[in-house]
Parts: sequence; structure tokens; C-alpha cells
Amino acid sequence: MSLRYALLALLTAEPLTGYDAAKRFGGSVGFVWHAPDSQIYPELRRMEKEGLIEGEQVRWGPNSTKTRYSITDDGIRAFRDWMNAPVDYGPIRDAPHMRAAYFEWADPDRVRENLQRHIDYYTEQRARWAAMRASILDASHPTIATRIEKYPAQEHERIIAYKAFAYQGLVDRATAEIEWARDGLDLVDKLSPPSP
Amino acid sequence: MSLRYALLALLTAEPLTGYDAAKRFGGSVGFVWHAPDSQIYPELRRMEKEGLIEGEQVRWGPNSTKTRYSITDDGIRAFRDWMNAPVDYGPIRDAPHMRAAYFEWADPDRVRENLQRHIDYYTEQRARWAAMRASILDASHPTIATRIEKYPAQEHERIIAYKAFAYQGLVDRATAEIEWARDGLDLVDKLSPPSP
DNA sequence: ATATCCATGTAATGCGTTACATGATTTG
DNA sequence: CAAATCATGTAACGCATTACATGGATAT
Repeated sequence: MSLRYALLALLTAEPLTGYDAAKRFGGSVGFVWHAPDSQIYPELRRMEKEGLIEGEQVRWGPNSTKTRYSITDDGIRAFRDWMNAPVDYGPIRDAPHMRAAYFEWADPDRVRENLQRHIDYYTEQRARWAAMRASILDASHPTIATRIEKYPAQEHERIIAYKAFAYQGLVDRATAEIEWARDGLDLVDKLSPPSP
Repeated sequence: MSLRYALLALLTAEPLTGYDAAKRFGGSVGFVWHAPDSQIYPELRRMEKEGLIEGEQVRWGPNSTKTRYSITDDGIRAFRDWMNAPVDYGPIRDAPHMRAAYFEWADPDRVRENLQRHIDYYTEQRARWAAMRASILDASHPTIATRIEKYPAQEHERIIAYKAFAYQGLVDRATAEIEWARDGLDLVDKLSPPSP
């Protein structure tokens, strides 16, 4: 159900086509909430039917049109309500940690590989999140630039500070994951010394 | 698909009825992988059909029986293979952080509430994970006790160390989340000073 | 006997994934 | 004019969630 609110969040910055929205899910929002294209188009149509957004046909080339969606007042209200409601913490499903608990069943070299992959994965994610945070702070991120143009100056600080804060949390988490996996590599070496 | 492997992992310690397994998902495994009862029974039947586990009818009271499942050699092989395969990191879907990025849309007091809930949630989880870790290390956890009885002494260190390591990671993550939310509370106070 | 476990499900629905599918427009 | 981008989907499947449903066994 959060895809809907992720879309509303995007549309508070500017009107978008389905394609635009799908692109955003490849970067920016996509770093905290993933959604495939095939989910986005139908969801936008559903949201329009419910009056949260409004689609207008705009010309695209000489023989074609595209649908550009804008958020409605109802949509803004729905987004605000959701933002004010308590988050619900979904059930825990953590494959890497579950697997780690049973590492004695894997070959030590495969364990090393998995831990290294964990380090690589979170190193890459951390770089993305850190880059995103930096581009928010200096407003070089295009969506942020559009957004701060649209809202009054006294809001700018909040808009930027909260986004930087969110991404900071993700960076910190990635750091913790990397440290954990490094400890894991040490542990494997202790329990199953590598052949020299 | 990991529910299957969580079940196999449980069954490497001892045979279980569906009910027993479901209980385990309330504690221990449930702290890293959640599954509702209604998913467990059908999955066990499917696994039996595929030969990963074997069900036997055992008496339960004078007029009734229950099904106790044991892991088969095929099941052990499937579990080992899965443990040796690389983890796949699912798509990111992080409601708390996504929401935090748009906190300027919520009332400051609701933001405070949400952050406090985040702190409370992870404080509770951390306590669970830490308790689990402690009961693994001193083998006071019943499933661990059963497990180390079943496997040769030279395996005991690995069995315990990897499980403690897994839960340590979860404890660390919880700590990071709590710190992040505390920073968030400070940030709200800075951006929207509380009325005195 | 009554409450609490223990035991085992079904059904409807929703969310998400993967794969498939197509065509117009702009850019180099 | 070819390649990349923009645009918009459908279909099948699977996993997960919620709600509903039932009944025997054991302990107090």
C-alpha cells in the first residue's frame, strides 16, 4: 500500500507521466522504495479513479499523446493523513541474518563469499545513499531543485533537512552491516582457518 | 521461498509437528523470519510431496493422531545447497525511512510520535535479540540444547558461534536505528521548537 | 467442567515479480 | 536511418496476509 504514498510523495514536487514516475523509482525514491514499472501504471490508474490524482492528455510528438498526472487536493489530504498516521512495522524477514545463523551448514569458502557479497552490496548501497544525501544537501538533485522552487522559502530547510536525515539513517545502517560482515569474516577464519 | 528453508533449518534440530513449527516462528526463528500458521501447514505438505521431509502419524490422545515431520536426506541436501548459494538481496522497501524523507508533510508532534515509536519498537526488538543471543551462548535455549545434543562435539562451537553472530548483527542494527531516531527527535526540536 | 493448549486447516484478497509485448519519438 | 529513449501496458504466477473455522486433549 505504500507504493501509492510513494507516488503521491513524488507528485507533491511536480506532475509526472507514468514513465517519469517509473524513472524516479530507478533512483531517488527507488533507494528507499522499489517498484517495477508494471506496478506503477495500474496503480496510477487506480489512484485516478479514486480521485487522488488527475490525468491530463498532453501532446507528445505529432501523432501521439501521453498522460500527465497531477496530485489533487484529495491526494494531498490523503498523503498528509498517511504521514500523520503511525508506521506499521511489517513482519521481519531477513534472509542474510537467518542464513548466518546456520553457517555451520555451508562450506567455509561459501560463507566467506556470502559475507564478501554482503560487504560489496552494502558498500555499493552506501555509496548511492551517501551520493543522494550530498545532492540533496546542495540541491543539485533535479527533483529537489524543482521541489524547493515550488514551496516557500521557510519550508526549504525542513524539506532538505528531513531528506538528508532519512538518507543518513540508511548510510549508518549500511555501515553497521559492513562491520558485521567483517566480523563474520574474522569469525570464519577463527572457526575454519583458511589453508595457507 | 525462504520459508521452506527456515522450516528445513528447524527440522535439522529435531522432528516437529506443524504446530511445533508454528510455535518456533513465534520465537527463535520468528525473530529473523516471520510466517503465519496458515502458511506453515500447506508448505509442510508441499515439502512432503517433494520429498524434502517425511510425515509420520503419531498417536495423540486416545482417539487422535498428529503428523510429525522429519527432514529427509534430500531435504538435508536441499538445505545445504541453499546455504551454499549466494543470497539474493531483495528490492528495498523501507517505510520508516521513506516516510522520514517527507516529514515536512506531517505535524511535528506526529513526527515526534513516530520517531518515539521507532525507538520503542527497536528497543523491544533489541531486547528480544539480545536475550536470544544470551540463551544461545549458554545453551539455555531449548532448541539449541536439543541441537547440540544431536551433533558431534566438534561442531558445537560453530553451531553456537554463528547463531550468536547472527543475532549480534540484529542487535547492532537495532542500536543504529535507535540512535538514528534519537537524532531525528533532536532535529524536529531544532526545526520546530516545542511550545514551552 | 471449563479453560487453555494443541492441532490443523480453508478462502478471499492483495501485493509484488517475472516475463512478455508493442510502438512512437527524439537524438546523433 | 539507426539507436536510444519515451510511453504504456498485459498475463501468469507465487508468496503473504487476514479472516474465518473447527475440534480433540490436557490441566486445574
